[in-house]
Amino acid sequence: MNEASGSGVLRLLSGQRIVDALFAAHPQQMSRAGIARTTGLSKPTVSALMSDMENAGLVRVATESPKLGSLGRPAALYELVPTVRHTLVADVGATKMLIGISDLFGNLVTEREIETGADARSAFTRLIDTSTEMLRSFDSPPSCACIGVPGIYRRAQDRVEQALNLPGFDELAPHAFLTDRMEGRVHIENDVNLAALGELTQISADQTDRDFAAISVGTGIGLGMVVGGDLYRGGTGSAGEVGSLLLSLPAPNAVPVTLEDVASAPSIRKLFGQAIEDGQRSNLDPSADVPAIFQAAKTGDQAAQTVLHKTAGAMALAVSHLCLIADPERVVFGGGVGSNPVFVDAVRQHLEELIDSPPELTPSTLGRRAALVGAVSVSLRSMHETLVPEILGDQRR
Amino acid sequence: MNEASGSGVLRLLSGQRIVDALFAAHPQQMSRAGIARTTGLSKPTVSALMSDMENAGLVRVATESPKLGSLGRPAALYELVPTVRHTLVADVGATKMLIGISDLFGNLVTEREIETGADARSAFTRLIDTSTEMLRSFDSPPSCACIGVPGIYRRAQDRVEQALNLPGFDELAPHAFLTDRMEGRVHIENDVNLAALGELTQISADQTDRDFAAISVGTGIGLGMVVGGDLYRGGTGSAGEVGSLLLSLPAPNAVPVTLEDVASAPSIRKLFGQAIEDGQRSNLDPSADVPAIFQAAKTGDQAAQTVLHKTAGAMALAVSHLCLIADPERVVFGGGVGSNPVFVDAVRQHLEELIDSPPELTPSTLGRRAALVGAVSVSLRSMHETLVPEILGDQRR
DNA sequence: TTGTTTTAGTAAGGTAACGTTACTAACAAT
DNA sequence: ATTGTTAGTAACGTTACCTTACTAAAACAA
Repeated sequence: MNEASGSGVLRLLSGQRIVDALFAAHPQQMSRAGIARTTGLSKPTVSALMSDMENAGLVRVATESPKLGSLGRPAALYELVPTVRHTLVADVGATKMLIGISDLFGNLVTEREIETGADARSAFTRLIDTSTEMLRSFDSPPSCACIGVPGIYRRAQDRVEQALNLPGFDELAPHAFLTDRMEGRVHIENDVNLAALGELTQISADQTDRDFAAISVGTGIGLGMVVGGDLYRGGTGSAGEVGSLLLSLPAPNAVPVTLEDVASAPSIRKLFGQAIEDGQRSNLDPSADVPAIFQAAKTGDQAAQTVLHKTAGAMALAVSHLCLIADPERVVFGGGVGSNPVFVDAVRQHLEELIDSPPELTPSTLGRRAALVGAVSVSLRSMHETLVPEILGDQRR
Repeated sequence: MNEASGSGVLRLLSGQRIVDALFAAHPQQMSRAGIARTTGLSKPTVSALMSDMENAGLVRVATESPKLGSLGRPAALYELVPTVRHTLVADVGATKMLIGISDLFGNLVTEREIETGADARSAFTRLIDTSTEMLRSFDSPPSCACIGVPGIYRRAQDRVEQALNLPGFDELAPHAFLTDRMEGRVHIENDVNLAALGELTQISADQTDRDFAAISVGTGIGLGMVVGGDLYRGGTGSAGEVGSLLLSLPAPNAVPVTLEDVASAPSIRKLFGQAIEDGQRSNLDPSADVPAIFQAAKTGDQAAQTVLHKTAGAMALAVSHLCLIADPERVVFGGGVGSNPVFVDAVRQHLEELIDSPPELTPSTLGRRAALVGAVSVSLRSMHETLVPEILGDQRR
């Protein structure tokens, strides 16, 4: 009845150490003797476990000719088989949706972009349809899935809130919807949170920056935080709703001014139109788009400079709050507005006047794929947790 | 050469499970059969480990008469021995210093309050002197120590910064200083952080509120955050420096107004004096202290109400930022100003106008001892990590 | 060519720590 | 006194580890 502790635990621990070592060494291969050295396990133990893992298909002998030139018997070099597991990842945006399939190492072996559709339900239906088609060439179901959604995800209620750009989330329980229609564990996560995780893996593969924030500035403004290498979601899952940040205490009966009212893409264009109406000089059309406005600001356009000053100032104030409260080591700006270096430079300039020793501010390098990369990161972690028990546990039945 | 994995690990894991069960059951005692049931270990395993632990002095048979009235053979009830380990805790304040010694369960068996002294070095010297005296009645050195300091502690440099109320920290490496003069691991931590942890253990002994903030408002303003049950320190250790939070974007060449300029105890008194100078009605002396001002505000004093409105409004703005960024489930206010219910009520009122679904705001119940209680919590965790290996590891030599 | 050195891997044996089974111990209820 | 129930122990077998001692396969030197 028991068999809890003694029988398999130690074996799983040892197996995990071997797999960890192999992941750490990747893409280098390792001999069993080498694994024994780095893990501290004995050679016979390693050999026994490796043989089981090889039978289970998790590892294989590298076909490459064992590297010559070194002394002693040449080693049989082992490597993890990238295709033993795969995961489904997706980023559901307001108009487009990115879907990908990742292998054991997080490489996206397939990727597709489709229209989101009119509402949340149609988006998730299309997601299932397209992904099942994409998964047809694999002979096993995905180990897990991670889906980014454009709103706050409340785990407890399984609902997405404040997805202003994509209607229909009120009547959809995304986790239940997907779990009913596919195999494997399902993770739902806010897209900005995933983008933060994506940028983190981009910046430091070994994740040395462990306290880290990513601000996405586009139609709306969102903030994702990584704390100690893990996503931070807050008490109710709504951490990072930085778009609603008040720029100052509103006067009684006055309409409060939020960050989004000054620094989102639509607000920037509106401010630019107003600046020209107010008589400021400009060579641009009053309905110019944000990249054009920022470019003009760089080359001395008065109206554009006024707008950039206002926008970047407000964002710098918000970042100063973020720094004093959460003290991230680095802030990455993403989204249509945020990834613009002109914008980031302006924010940095303002921030330096507001606080001492500001963190590094950098524009995103991943662009639209940041959330997808973050989703891969979540999937990979989820996979790592179950991989060894699945491989070695089945061995014992 | 190896002996890493196989020999002791499983034994330690099992021992840890037993000890965890005993801690969870405390103050109830447990029979070996009961431990076997809750841990999933077999009865012989539990018996063997318990016998070792009893020899090591960690557990003992409760002297109480085994509870009668139940069926079957009466159990020998075991309990943890509270005195096997003890820890030193202290909260170094600007003028006073609290020192305590805690047992295995976090009960403070001794507690003393002494003067801090002129500077940091004298404070730490007194801390060592007094604590060694207090520890004389114990026959073993403390397992670890946790010391709260009134400033930002930078782990990497082993320095305390911004301890404005206690000079002399520039030339003191507190961790090295203490490690040189006492046995056991030493933890240095910001006092507001510890207060947050203290309030958390107060509110929920089982720590169900895992995302949690404590704001201390007194001479200065500080913020401590607990994320997922753990202290959050930020990238460089300076998270929570909320006193420097700007209330609005400063105009060019204007002096920026920070939260501390409006909501700290000295600022409140200054604002009150100014309000009277400006001709506002008041029954109070212009140099009244903060409790008097708040009390007067409650009973309709005009000048006092103006000040409270301004102070609480600024604090509410800061809390709104905190909520949008970090989304804590609860915020506890401590310190001379913060623990005043009049203040907390006023902040809550303002906050409800600023954001939807604000978190619970409550005044601190621990008062000045919050940081000490938090220090106990840190010590206990540190002790838990090493307890079982120490007890069972020695057995094998 | 032949031995020596070096490293990889395997076989055999011993040990730690677990669980299972089967027992005894001690009490309450009948 | 007998029966039932629960606590605890003894004996045994199993798992999975490490250690030691071996063989395998190559480079290198004589």
